[in-house]
Amino acid sequence: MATIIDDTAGKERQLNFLEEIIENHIAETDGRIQTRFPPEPNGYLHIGHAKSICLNFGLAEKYNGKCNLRFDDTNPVKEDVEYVDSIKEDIKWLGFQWAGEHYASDYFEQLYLWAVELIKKGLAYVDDQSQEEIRLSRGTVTEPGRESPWRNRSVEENLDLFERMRKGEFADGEKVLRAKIDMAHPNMLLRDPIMYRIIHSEHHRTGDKWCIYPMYDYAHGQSDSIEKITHSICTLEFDVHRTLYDWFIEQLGIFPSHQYEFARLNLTYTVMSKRRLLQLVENKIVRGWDDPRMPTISALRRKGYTPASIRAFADRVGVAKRDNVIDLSLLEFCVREDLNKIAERRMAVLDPLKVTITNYPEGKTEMFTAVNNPEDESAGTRQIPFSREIYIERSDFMENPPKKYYRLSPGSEVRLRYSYLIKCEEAIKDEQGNVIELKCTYDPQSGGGSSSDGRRVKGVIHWVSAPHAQKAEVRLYSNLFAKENPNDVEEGKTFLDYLNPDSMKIIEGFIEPSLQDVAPGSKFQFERTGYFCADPDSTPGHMVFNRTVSLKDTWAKIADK
RNA sequence: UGAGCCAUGGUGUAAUGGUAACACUGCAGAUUUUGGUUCUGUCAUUUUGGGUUCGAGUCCCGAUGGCUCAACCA
Repeated sequence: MATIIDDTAGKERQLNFLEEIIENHIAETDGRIQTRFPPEPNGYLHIGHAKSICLNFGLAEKYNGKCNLRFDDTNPVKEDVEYVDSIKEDIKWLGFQWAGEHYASDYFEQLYLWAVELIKKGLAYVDDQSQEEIRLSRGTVTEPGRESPWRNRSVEENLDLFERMRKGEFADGEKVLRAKIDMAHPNMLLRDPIMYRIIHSEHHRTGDKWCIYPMYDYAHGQSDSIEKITHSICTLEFDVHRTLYDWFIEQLGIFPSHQYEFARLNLTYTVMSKRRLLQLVENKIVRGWDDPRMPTISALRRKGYTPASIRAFADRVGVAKRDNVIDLSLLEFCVREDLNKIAERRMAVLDPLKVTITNYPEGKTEMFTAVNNPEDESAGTRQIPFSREIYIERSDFMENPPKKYYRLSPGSEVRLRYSYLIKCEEAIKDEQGNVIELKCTYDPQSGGGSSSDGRRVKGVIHWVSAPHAQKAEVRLYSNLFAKENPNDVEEGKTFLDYLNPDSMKIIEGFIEPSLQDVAPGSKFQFERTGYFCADPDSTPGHMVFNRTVSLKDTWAKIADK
């Protein structure tokens, strides 16, 4: 029977396949567990990386092991410290701390020495063929490749040439170092894979010390081995690399790290490939890597997602080996679940309609007490001002309401949240027939609590006092793509053809006074509307809020029918 | 079409030869000064054909379907 364990939610759960592998490993060895998260510093981390981070750090944590952060920086032309910094920031924000901070570039000398060793064993050779020639002679998935004319150079010559490659005697592309394996191998990766190529380019950490750089396949496994990684966890597409990974380690006789693969995360209405995300940024389709419509960690942070919500999401999607596309609604569920518990409630009117309460004294202001968070008594209460003129949501009034509409309509009565019962007496229209203002009366006996005669109304709406309201910019986001799977591109189209033209709507709304000048990153529930997060674009006196996610809206569904 | 990986409700994940379950979504209802939250109920699942077995989602064989691999990217 499988072991039952506790997950972060404290609920019982069966082991996933990686946990089973690890528990078997623990049973058969000294039980030391060491994982690593190995990003290439060539872009920003996204929600898919978050899954990998939660797995690697989470597994280490659970089994009293350690998890390293290792930058796979073997290609100087693509990498930059800017990315190193953002990656570190994102991991810390998610709440994880790495045991060691390493760089593949730290191992360049050792990797070089090992390459010399392989040359001496007759397992590597310098190839003078051009990139084109090498490509052509590799064969195809159904035909074997051809051996290079340089494949059988002497060990001495290979040693000499490789040393001169390092010294910079050759131009980019002139020579490569290849492993001598099998040009007819059914796995293309083993047809004499390239170990080193010449790149005369400044590296963000080693500067111009090196002009030969190891390829991923030659660097990754050995880096794992150097760090004594016990479980090298990566995504499915590296499955075919595992044989090579093992080959180098075995030929070198070094610490045997092992690679295990899981299915990467895909989300509906989302693209996740670095190439496509870069295109969105470069074509200015979004405002940057942290545009809240992006799936990057920095974008989710800016949009108002919490680390806890992302970790809960990673927990819930599970881990397995089959391709998957997760419903975006699960991510949204996770953030609502967390924010519902922690976000204080406020009132904000996003699409204002003015209401004048005709029997309320002009110039009078009174304060009502509002609960900050009904889910958390310790959040306390606050005072909100009420006056003769208020704003309500345009969608909270209908002249000819359908059945089951229990908001405001001519003659109907609703409660203003935390305040009075009001009754709609008249709708004022402009020349085009648009309702521009409502004249209402209030029941003076109904303030805050229930009405004097005990009557109850079904409708409760939010509002802000007009003279006290502050204007704020509110950015309403929806899916960046209109197609459920924008990665599934039809003939003659590109993924950009599936963009949702209304993915961002910027509006001016009115916020209650307590929302003025809150710190960027502050999270609130605007009652009956959604969760919102103050954006760093806010300036004194001019708040900007991002909608993290809307509240579930059962009425919208009914009204749609 | 060579090699490898994978196949369970709409979407994910579990069931480790013995009653196919959990979450999200959908739907219905109760509670509610948020049409939120919470609670209750409910629809819906083993790709296919053989075989082994008292018994198969699970093991074996064959189909079918999906994904990955022919960068001097990672």
